[in-house]
Parts: sequence; structure tokens; C-alpha cells
Amino acid sequence: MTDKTNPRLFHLVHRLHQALFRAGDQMLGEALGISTTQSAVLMYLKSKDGAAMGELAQAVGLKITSMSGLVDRMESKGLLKRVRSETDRRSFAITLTPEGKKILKRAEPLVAQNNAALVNALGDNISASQFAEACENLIRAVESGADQQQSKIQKVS
Amino acid sequence: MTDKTNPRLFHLVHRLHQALFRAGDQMLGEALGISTTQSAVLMYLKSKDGAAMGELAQAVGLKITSMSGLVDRMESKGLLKRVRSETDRRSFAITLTPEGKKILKRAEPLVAQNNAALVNALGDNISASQFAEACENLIRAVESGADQQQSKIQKVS
DNA sequence: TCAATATACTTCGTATACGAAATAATTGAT
DNA sequence: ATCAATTATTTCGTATACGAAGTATATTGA
Repeated sequence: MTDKTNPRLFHLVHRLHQALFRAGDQMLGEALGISTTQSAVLMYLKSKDGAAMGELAQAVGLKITSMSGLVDRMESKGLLKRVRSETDRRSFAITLTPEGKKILKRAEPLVAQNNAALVNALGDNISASQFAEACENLIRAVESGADQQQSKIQKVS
Repeated sequence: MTDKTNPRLFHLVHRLHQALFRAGDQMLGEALGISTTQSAVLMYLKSKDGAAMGELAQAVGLKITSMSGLVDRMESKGLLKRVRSETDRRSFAITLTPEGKKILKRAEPLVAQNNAALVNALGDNISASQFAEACENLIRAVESGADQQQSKIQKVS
């Protein structure tokens, strides 16, 4: 029994993500041969070229363990390259190649257009900034408070 | 209209999903040995036991091609079983086993508690039903091919 | 100085999702 | 009745994400 006043947010976000991701991957894949996650990396590097793996992972919401493979794929596509950091030789500066910049320039209008369509689809009862704020609140809560807020939760066993 | 009210919704939803999914999978995995997607299947079957593969896929937001493996895993865990439909022998009625019902009963309070924490984390500027409605609007828009309407962003809303 | 510890990243095994193509049963038009 | 189109599901190849454990470098503390 799903109560209208008690919607299952987790489930909704999950379904939304699946739908968005499929559509976004298809669009960017067909047009530019990249995934949505890859476009997020490119767009982050636009403002922060030379970012480290960990910083990139944080920015796009992945664990660093997933970043290695992602950067591998993007590097082998020629979109970016790993450059050893001068100051810390464990670390890499991830740097856009000319090809990466070219793809980024082409991805930007697609992403912007996609975003405009989403903002438009939100409906009248909520603004984009309201929705964004809610998402950020949820992310913060889940990432930082998850374990602490679960302190009241006793395992069922 | 180009102020900071232009957040990248796609990216936010993506990050939110990653965080939610990791946390949810960890919680349900440790407590019950199932994934969040598996819990969604169980909960759908609670009200619609005997659903077909395609219906289930629709309900949890997967493509049917992904449903086969998911049901495989759940079947081998003994949570449910495929029963040939009497009326259409291409189709299966996916049915909860006693074990599946047991796990479902244990999952429900965890999911409810998790949802309550999320509702609580939403913040004051938006209600759960508002957020849910926005998600549903977005899902509908994306699934019905909002991408094609992008070229003309004038939309009757 | 140097051993213990922490950090940045990779590798490996596993889980999951998808599209394209295959398989099997049903429906529909002749 | 029959054969082509449709529908439900599976299989296969590929992409991606994660945790645990490993490697290399940096930092800390006595």
C-alpha cells in the first residue's frame, strides 16, 4: 500500500536515475561516443584541469576505485591523460587533451539542452533551485550522516 | 533567466543516486544479503505476486533484458521462483517463496526507516510529495522522449 | 633517523545494467 | 489452416561500479 503522503523516495530516485541515465548515455553515446559520466568528468576538468583522481571521483560522485577504470577508458579514447604530479608522485594531474577539449565543446550544448528540458519538465509546483537544494540536502545527509543517523536503527535478526 | 537557478539537474540526480544506492545496498546487503533493487522487486511482489517479468521490469525501472539476470539471482537465493503462466506459455508468473516473504518482512521496516530519514533530510523548502511529484514528472518526461522535444522547448505545461 | 602510519592510486573479483540478436509461443491476416 | 508479424523472455558481449587487497610514495612521531 503506497501512501500518497509517504512516497518511497529511494525508489523514485532510482527509477528517475535509470531513465535519465539511459537517455543521457544514448544521446551522448550516439553523438559523441562518450557516457554521461565521462561528460561529467570533462565538464569538471573544464574548470579544474589537472585535478587529481580523488578530487575527480568526489566531484562526479564515484568512489576512487571506480575512477581508475573510467580514466583508463577516457585516456585510451584520447580525451585526457595522466600526468605525474611534480609535488606528490603518488598522484596524477588529469589533463584534457585537444581532442578532449573538442569533445567537451560539443558536449556542452547537448548537456545544456538536456538540462533545460529537465527544468522544463519539473512542473509548476517546484522550481529548479528548490529541487536542486533538496537533492543536495539528501546527498549531504546520506554521505555524511548515514551511519550516525542509523544509530537509532537496530538490526533485525 | 540565466542566474544560479540553473543547476545541473542530471548531475545532481546522478550523484544523489550513487550515494543513495551505495548506502542502501550496504544496509540491505549487511542486514539481509539483498540489494536495493532486489528489495524493490520483493516489495512490488508483495502487492502483485505472480507478476510477469516485463511488468516487474517496468515497476522497478529496469529494461526487461536486465530483469532476467536479476530474477536469476533472486531465484538462486531462494527468494522467488518462476512459474510458467497457464494462459501464455512464453510468460512467467514470478512468485514469492516463503523465504522471500520472510526477507520481505524484514526488509520493510529497514526501507521504511530509511525513507523516513530521507524525508527528514529533504529540508523545509520542499515537501516529500512535492519532491515525489517532481521525480515522477521527470521520469514521465524522459521516458516519453522529452529529448526529441528539446529543439522546441516550448511545452504545454 | 627510521619505523609506523596514512594517502593516492591500481588491480582483481563480483554485481549489475544495457542493446542486439536469439528463442519460443501467440496472434493476425489471408 | 498457415505463415508472417508480434510478444515475452533469454543469452551474449560490453560497460560500469564497488569493496578488498596490493603497491608506491609521503608524513609523522619518538
